[in-house]
Amino acid sequence: MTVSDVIHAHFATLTRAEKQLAASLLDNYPVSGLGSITTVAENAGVSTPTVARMVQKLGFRGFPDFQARLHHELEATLSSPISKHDRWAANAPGTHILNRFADAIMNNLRQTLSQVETAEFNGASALLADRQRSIYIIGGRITKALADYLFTHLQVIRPHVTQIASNPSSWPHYVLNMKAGDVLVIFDIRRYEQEMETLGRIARERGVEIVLFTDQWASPVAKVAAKVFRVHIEAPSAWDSSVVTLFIVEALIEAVQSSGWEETSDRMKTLEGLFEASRLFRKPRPEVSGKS
Amino acid sequence: MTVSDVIHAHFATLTRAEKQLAASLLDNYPVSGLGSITTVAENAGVSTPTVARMVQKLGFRGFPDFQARLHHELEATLSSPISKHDRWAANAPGTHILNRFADAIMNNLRQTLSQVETAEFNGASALLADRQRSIYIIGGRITKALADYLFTHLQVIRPHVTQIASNPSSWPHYVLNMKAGDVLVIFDIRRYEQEMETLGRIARERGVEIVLFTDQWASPVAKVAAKVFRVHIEAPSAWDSSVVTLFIVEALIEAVQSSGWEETSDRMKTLEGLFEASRLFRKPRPEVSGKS
DNA sequence: GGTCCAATGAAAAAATCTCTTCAAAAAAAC
DNA sequence: GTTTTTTTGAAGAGATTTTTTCATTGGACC
Repeated sequence: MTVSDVIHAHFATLTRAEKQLAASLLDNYPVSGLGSITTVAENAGVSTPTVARMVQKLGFRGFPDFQARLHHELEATLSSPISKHDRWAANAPGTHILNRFADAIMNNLRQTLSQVETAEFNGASALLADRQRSIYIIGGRITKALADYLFTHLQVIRPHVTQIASNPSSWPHYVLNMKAGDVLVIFDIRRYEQEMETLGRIARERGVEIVLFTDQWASPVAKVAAKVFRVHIEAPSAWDSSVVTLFIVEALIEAVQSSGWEETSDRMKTLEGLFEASRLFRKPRPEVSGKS
Repeated sequence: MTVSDVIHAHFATLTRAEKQLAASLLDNYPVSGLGSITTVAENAGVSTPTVARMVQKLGFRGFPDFQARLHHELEATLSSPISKHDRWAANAPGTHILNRFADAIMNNLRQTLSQVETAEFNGASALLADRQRSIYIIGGRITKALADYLFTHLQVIRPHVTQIASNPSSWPHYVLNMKAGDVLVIFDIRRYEQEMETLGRIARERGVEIVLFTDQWASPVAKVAAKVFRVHIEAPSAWDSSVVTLFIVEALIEAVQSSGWEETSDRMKTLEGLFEASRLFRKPRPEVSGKS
């Protein structure tokens, strides 16, 4: 049982300052636990007694004992012939799904980023940041969650953001409102949905700028899109991975956000206020009753 | 220049006892240098003054300085294979948001994986794979998209999967249907929503097993959860990152899927058929008309 | 063999670290 | 809102570690 295991096992029973310390120890484990008790305490932002107390609570005879255990672990880790650094989840076998997935994601991320044009990214970010343009967002069956995520954030950052319902029969109503210069963000990953292409074409005809998130094989919508992100989505799974797509989405959100921070900041404060107000409307303790 | 390099560089000028000490340090480097000066001296079979003298001879300000250098090296070694990727998007400047984000995500991934218990992961996967148990999934304002993603996939993989609407007033209806042994997946990332804790507690009281996705500071729901994933969510942004959470979700989906591949495969084929059939019901070319 | 000098470790001094006590602050319970 | 309990860090006592001092050893050179 490693020190890390011990910390995890006791985590629930730790107090606030101790949790803070535990987090600091696990963060950059095990190096963060190597200095003197004073250093460890300072790094974690707690007092030395907290450190002394916690290691005893964890079952060690004292800080020196705790540290000796760390040294032994480190020795074991470092001296193993093929040192375990190439493993992600150190405590899982190399073939565990977590490690295989991590490898795949790393590859996807590296390949995607080596191909993405900074200009493309900046251009897309500028389109989404432009308050003159209305934004429409749509995703497919699987990518709906990503569209939803982008929508939830953009909605806070700026006005005039609309999420398009997945049901194609409702689309004409949205297209009706789009004007030239508006932006349509489409998520279309393989098993390309044919209606997407139609939607993209028609929007383009009306002068709408299209930002497309797709996979490396590129959805047919790419033909009419102003900005295209070709994301690598392979995973050791029957399903494609959306992790890297979400990565790009988040980076884009940040780019849009920072381009108009003043305004966004105001909007977020107002939103806080609204949340607060809506809380006041509720009953003090909203019981979720389980009685049958 | 590493400590090891320094020792080698000075090796010729060392005295007998110092050579003995140097050999001891290089043997099983760098762990042998981690203990107190007393321990190091004992292991090498020399006196403590020899150690103190030599490290000064090597150019360090004293034994603590020497040891601090070792710690830094260790830190770099332990994290390097993964994070030393200095630039992700080769064609973007190192400070471009894409590169800064990539660094942050890699850190999150590394730290999260080093902390996630394989047993915890396998346990959660087993819970979700058990066809005897019904699955309920709920997310907060931001994490709704993740809950949605998990739901969309699990729904294909197995029966009895329900997504809980975000409106707390509808929750009692869901709880009413939960029976002991059922599984409730909760996404609760900071700005923990208080109602989540209530929901978790009540579900737990009814014997429901809770799987929680939260951040490194742990939502209060953790107290009643059977399995907890504490994901690192830091990003160079005003928002938290959900990328690593999605990563875990996808790995979990794959784990659940592969545990019952036979059945899932059948279900997916049936689903294909249903998609096909539903297409036939529609008009041949569903025009998305833009006429106003 | 004798002298000298660098090298070494015992021992003490100085510095630092670890742990305990205790009072204040925070949280929880009432 | 008050009381009780728990948590927390400042301060200091005690232990340990690091450094320095210094006497001894062992080898080099005459």
